[in-house]
Amino acid sequence: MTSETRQAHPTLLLRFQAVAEETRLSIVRLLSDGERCVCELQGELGAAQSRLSFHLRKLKEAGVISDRRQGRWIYYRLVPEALEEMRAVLGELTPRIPPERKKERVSCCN
Amino acid sequence: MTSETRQAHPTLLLRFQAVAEETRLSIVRLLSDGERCVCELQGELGAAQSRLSFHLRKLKEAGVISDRRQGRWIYYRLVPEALEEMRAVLGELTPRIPPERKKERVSCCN
DNA sequence: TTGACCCATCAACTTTCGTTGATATATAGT
DNA sequence: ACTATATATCAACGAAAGTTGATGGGTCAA
Repeated sequence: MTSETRQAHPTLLLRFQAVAEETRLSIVRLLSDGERCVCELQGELGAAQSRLSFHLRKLKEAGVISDRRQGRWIYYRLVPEALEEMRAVLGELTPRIPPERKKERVSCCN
Repeated sequence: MTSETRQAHPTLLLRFQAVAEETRLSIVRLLSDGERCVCELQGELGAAQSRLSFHLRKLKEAGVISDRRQGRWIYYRLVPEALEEMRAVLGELTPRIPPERKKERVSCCN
């Protein structure tokens, strides 16, 4: 059996959680047009370094961004596959036409 | 100017927040193959009625689901447009090719 | 109209999450 | 070796989010 209860692999939830926060969504937006180091983000977002570090970690743990070191800077960039995966899931979730329901019912469940 | 700082309209964040929770993601999954009343979800998720009501509210406030009453039951269903919107945004966010960066730098920001 | 059923709301509590300031680590230049 | 810069980590706090149990409001059938 390939799928039974359709349980989400746990990282998917992590990804949505990662993006579902204002600062982090802003970070993702900025990174969408190219990588940034932390201090650049600091300037562009007007956020404390410690705060950014916290959010970057969340995004990284969720696999939404990755980092590379270059000298004393660490550049963060988006991971396209992660975003694509989220899109794909949202696509599968989109209801397949039949949202209406039959009428006759006396009792519901228990 | 059509876009300057590219500020997300506030409901987008709400939508991501709505989906970024385990119970609610499960609800969305279930609703993806047809509407459900609360007591059905109760059975399928093994969650307390009060709890479901809470999460359904969040999803509804975010525009991810809608409800209709039929007798004593209230049926919840997905709102395809909302999911599509999230997909669209994720699509726009996907990096447009140039993730690499020049090297020469002495100081970063301040 | 009474009672059973389905659901929303509320208050109290617990847990999780984000922020802040301080400290630690790593790299580069002098 | 020392210093400055860039970033991560930690502890303490406050705020927000989720849970639970109780109550109340509709709806239907008898």
